Amino acid sequence: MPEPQGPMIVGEPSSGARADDDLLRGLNPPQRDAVTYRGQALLIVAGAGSGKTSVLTRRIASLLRNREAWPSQILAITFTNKAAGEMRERVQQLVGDSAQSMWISTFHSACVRILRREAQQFGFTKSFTIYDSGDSRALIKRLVKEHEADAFGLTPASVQGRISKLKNELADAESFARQANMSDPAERLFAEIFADYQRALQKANAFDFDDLIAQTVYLFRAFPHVADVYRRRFRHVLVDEYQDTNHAQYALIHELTRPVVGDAEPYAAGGMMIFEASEAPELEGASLTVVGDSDQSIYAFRGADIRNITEFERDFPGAKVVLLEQNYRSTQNILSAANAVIGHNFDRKDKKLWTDVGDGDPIIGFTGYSQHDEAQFVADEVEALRRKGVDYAQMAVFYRTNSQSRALEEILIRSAVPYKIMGGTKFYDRAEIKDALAYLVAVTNPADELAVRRILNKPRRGIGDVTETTIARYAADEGITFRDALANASALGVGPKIQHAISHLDAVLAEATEIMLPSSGEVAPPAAVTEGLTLLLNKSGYLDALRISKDPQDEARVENLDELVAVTREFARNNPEGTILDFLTEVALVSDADDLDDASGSVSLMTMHTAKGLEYDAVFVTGVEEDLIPHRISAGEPGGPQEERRLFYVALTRARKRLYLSLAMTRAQFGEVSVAMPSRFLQEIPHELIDWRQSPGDVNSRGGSRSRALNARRPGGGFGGSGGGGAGGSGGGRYGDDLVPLPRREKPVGSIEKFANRIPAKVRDNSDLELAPGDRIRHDDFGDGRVDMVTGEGAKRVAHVRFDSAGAKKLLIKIAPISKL
DNA sequence: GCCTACGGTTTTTTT
DNA sequence: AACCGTAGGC
Repeated sequence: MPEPQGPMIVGEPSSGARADDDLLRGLNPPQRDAVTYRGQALLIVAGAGSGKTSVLTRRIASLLRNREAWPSQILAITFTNKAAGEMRERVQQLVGDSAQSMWISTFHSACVRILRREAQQFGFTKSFTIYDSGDSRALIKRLVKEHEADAFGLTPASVQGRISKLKNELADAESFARQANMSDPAERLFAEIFADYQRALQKANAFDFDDLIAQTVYLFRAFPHVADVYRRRFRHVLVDEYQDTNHAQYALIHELTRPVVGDAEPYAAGGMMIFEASEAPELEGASLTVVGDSDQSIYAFRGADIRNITEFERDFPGAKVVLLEQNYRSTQNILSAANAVIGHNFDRKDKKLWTDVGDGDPIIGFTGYSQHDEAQFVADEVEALRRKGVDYAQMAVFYRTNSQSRALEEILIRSAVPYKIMGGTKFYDRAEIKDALAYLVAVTNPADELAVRRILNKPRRGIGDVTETTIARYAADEGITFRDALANASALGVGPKIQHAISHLDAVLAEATEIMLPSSGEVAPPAAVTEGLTLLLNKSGYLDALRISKDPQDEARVENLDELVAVTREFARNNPEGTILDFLTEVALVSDADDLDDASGSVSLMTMHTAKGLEYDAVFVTGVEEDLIPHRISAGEPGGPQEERRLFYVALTRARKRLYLSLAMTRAQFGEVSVAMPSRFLQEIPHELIDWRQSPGDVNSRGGSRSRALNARRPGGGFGGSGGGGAGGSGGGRYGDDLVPLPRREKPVGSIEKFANRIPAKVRDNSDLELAPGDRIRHDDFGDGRVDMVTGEGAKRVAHVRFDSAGAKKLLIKIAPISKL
């Protein structure tokens, strides 16, 4: 990491309270301020790459070293588990093992921890399930159907989105119903579904992602004595990526940093708590440190409120603000491009990143004819960098939408480039994994009807819709849970075969329960999760069904389940005290993107959103096209284009040394090929910063129908590795009307640079340049040469030039970087 | 109840 | 191109 790193102090701060001098070493003045300031509220405005993690970890270390805080009094919140893990590790390097007792976690994990402890205060049990968005969608889908709401234009997706938004604003079904226009049937229906959804969650003893935050806030507000426990405990609250907090998260922070007013009698049953204004607080609020950068706010779509950071000073009067503008990550070229792009957002505090490491390499641009062509460019450059000694792990490829990864993967596989997709289709999203987890949930949280229904007929047991409904009705009539109804199969009035199937499932679940949650009350051994899961998968017949199946994919499913079993073993090893609940919590909240370490040796592929907070020596930003970045859907939304620009800015600023921007002229979407336009953001970058290997102009000027020439040379399955080859080698001349041909991309043998063709996109305009055969010209890259002839008309005039050293080339006069001598 | 075929729909980003 | 839901045959 290029961040300033003082000498590491490893191990215990053995010699008692120590000055924090060593923590400040290598920091610039504002960074020092940020570490040493002591007060109620501190806002660190940290531009990309300005060393904020260093500052945050040293600030924590300094609090501990100076004995201003115990580890247990510190709560540090990040957005991803990965960021949390990284922070913990770095704090540990500074202060040693005492880092273990700090809460360094995401909003969601911290809330789960609190909720598991306090759930019984308000009608949940500690075994509650966490519904991911797929689970909640399944539930909402059922409700939408029940209410026949699709007739009013309510789709599961729109309902889910709205509910999520409302929860992020701390609105519940009741408060929504109060202010909604109930004369509109669609609104009324939505309000009913919202209320039903919430009831269903409560009944299932489950929280969705948004509830984890919102319900914690409710808990604190409804039970001040509970909140006080945490207020007393956490004396220093630090929040990273503050610009991406939503209202609920903001409220949570507020609740946590409130002064402790007094020893209100606990469990004041129904009584009002009255706090007299004159009464001095028993304990002042915890100190709050937030770190953020409004230019990197990219989560407005899920409720992040940029005002949380822009109005921090108003929210916390007397707050100190520290500005970090010096960048320790990227070269000046990269920063200049990023500054130029973000500068197009009006309505922002001007802030310019700078560095003293020098300009560095130019940004490389490339326009492919198709997404595969573009991908091939990426693969070739990756290999070229590798040969120059750059590790695969130090390269990353970004894209706007997950669907773009397909073409990249195809080509990378073909080119034998090792890669890893970060946070793509998640392991835990696979159907068989979700089934297995549903089995576990059915055991730990029998109230979770959704989970029990999910496994009811997996594997096939002959239990269909009709039987499922019968069970549900029986449960409702008897006033028991769906799960308990399974124990009375004989009372359901179904056929003997089905009866037997249900009883068998019930028995298997009961047996697993005995293993993982022994009725004797003793604590289950660490291996219980593994043992229980294995039992469930085997005795339920789930694995057998997959093994017998003829579907070739089912083999892979068995392997995935084996891996899940391995995960439980690993979990038991790492968490000797870990229970089945801890395991389920972890898999619900930990995403694949979090395990960064085993990306070693591979190129990382990820969306631009996932890229936030990461950095790489070389970064490829792909699909820099209109309708992709900025994405078409965001164009119409207020603030959409600006958020997209910030997203692009985030992508650019991930690069340390080399930045590649690429796009494709055509892109297959919906199975159809459509023509793509260069992104407007491309033109916001000063053109002298980009060195185009192949510019949009090059590709455009060939006239529509020839663009498959390149692909035609690349047969689908079978070019051997024999590389190089083919037509590409010797430049100019042989390509009919084609302009400077693309170099062969499969296995570049020689220097790619010799094919370089710098034509800035849409910036240069040589329309007025008159050239005639015999004229001497100078080209930015190819040097001097003589014009052989000029063909074409108007904007499409092409000069055929014989360069003194670079050979024959065809150049589109309008945009070629040439001048007459 | 299960399987297959067909047609409509789809792709924004994530804890 | 891939996924989902429905319809119709078994």
